Amino acid sequence: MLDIKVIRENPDKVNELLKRRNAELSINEVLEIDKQRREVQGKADNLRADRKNISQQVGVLKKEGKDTTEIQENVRKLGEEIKGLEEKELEFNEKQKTLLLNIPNTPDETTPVGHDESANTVIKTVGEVPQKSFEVKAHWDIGTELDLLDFERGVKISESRFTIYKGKGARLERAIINFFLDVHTTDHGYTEILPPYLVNSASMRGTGQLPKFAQDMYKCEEEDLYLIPTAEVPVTNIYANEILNEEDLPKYMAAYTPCFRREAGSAGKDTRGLIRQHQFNKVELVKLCTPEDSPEEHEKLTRNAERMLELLELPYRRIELCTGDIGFSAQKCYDLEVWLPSSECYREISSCSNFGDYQARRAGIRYRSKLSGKPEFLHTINGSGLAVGRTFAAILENFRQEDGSVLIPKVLQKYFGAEVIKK
RNA sequence: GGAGGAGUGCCUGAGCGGUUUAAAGGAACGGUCUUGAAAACCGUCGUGUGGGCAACUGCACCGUGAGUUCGAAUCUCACCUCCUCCGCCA
Repeated sequence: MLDIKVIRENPDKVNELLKRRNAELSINEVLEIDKQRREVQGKADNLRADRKNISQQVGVLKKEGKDTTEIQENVRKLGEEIKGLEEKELEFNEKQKTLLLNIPNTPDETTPVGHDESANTVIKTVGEVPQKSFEVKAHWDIGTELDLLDFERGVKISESRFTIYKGKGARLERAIINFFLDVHTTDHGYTEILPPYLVNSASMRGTGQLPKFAQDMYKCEEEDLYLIPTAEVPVTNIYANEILNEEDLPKYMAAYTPCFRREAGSAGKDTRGLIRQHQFNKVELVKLCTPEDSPEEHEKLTRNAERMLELLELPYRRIELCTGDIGFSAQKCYDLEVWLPSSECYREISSCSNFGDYQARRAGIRYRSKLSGKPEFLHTINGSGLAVGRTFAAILENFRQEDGSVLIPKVLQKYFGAEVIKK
């Protein structure tokens, strides 16, 4: 959520930044509502002050044994007037809140300006793209041949975009999860979190999934609960509506969770394989930090994610998303993309975003600033470290040998318990 | 699921219809003292939202939402959460 005070004081600046995302966006409507809202509030405040003073007088007069029926009747009428204004006040408040909740974050000044993904910039490319002398296969074929994945029966017991991992496949998935968690908690200083996989609507609003993206999520019919689309939601909201001490920052948290996404609107896209599933595993990195530290913490978090690809010896590149392509709540975002030989392209395997105070304001996550002594909204940062299913796919494709076996990356061998997967 | 009890500021905790402007203590911050620190003493100290260049000031907020009343932290109702006991259960 953007700060209404910032919008009020720098409307042109905010409008200009939002237009970098999308020319349609404007804060003019919310400014109009804000003006009306403040007007009503002023009137209501004055009347409430009157009522308070007169009611206090009633108390005094009654003690003196005087008759107050006429005054009481007048105050009762005043109360009715106040009630009318308060209804208006509430209406404007909610209208303003709704508008604000639907306005995306303003992009960071350093985010490259562009209309769509074609304007994203490649920051760096790491690792050699393997040149194979033999036939390259897609991970769904490799996984099926080696009896690691069962796509058909996954569909049978659920529906399309659900897959069963079995035997060595299930073991490899688990090995990747454990490897990621171990490195982040041991080498990178993150605290491991195992959060709930169902969260309420307030949490979804806090990180920005609601109200705009309700159709992307699975919702429980009977309760106010949603399946998490990413661990970002429960983990970021852990400190919702709290005031932390500045000494407790930064907070580094790492969480493995399954993620559930309806993928509404991606019908026909990546229908084969593990790339786009309704349920997938991910290890997510989340940081809470002061505004001063957030650019540096964002870079460090992205480096933490990149290190996973480097340790796994997977070729990748880092791109910076342009203003037209960054997520709704983000102000700056890097994507890490891993090389997938079968499709001869880089595919997203991690998305590392700095949200500034946008999520913190929505979720009410503050810290007491040493400098001002006042509670201030902190900054939130998160990124995948990494998407497990896509890592699985990348390993199968990049490490497949001519005889059809798949080598296990060195760092995973002790987790997996073998050096190679053969038929 | 059933029966009781409880939710007050950063924390503990008083207040249970009317100068409450939410007591008191702790923590925190500033100061005095000290070679330095501790202790002691003095002072500052809730959040949100308006008005004002500012000093300052209005209003709201006592789990959430409705209601009663001239007036609600205080009374009523519903809901949420936590605690105790019972039942069920991996």
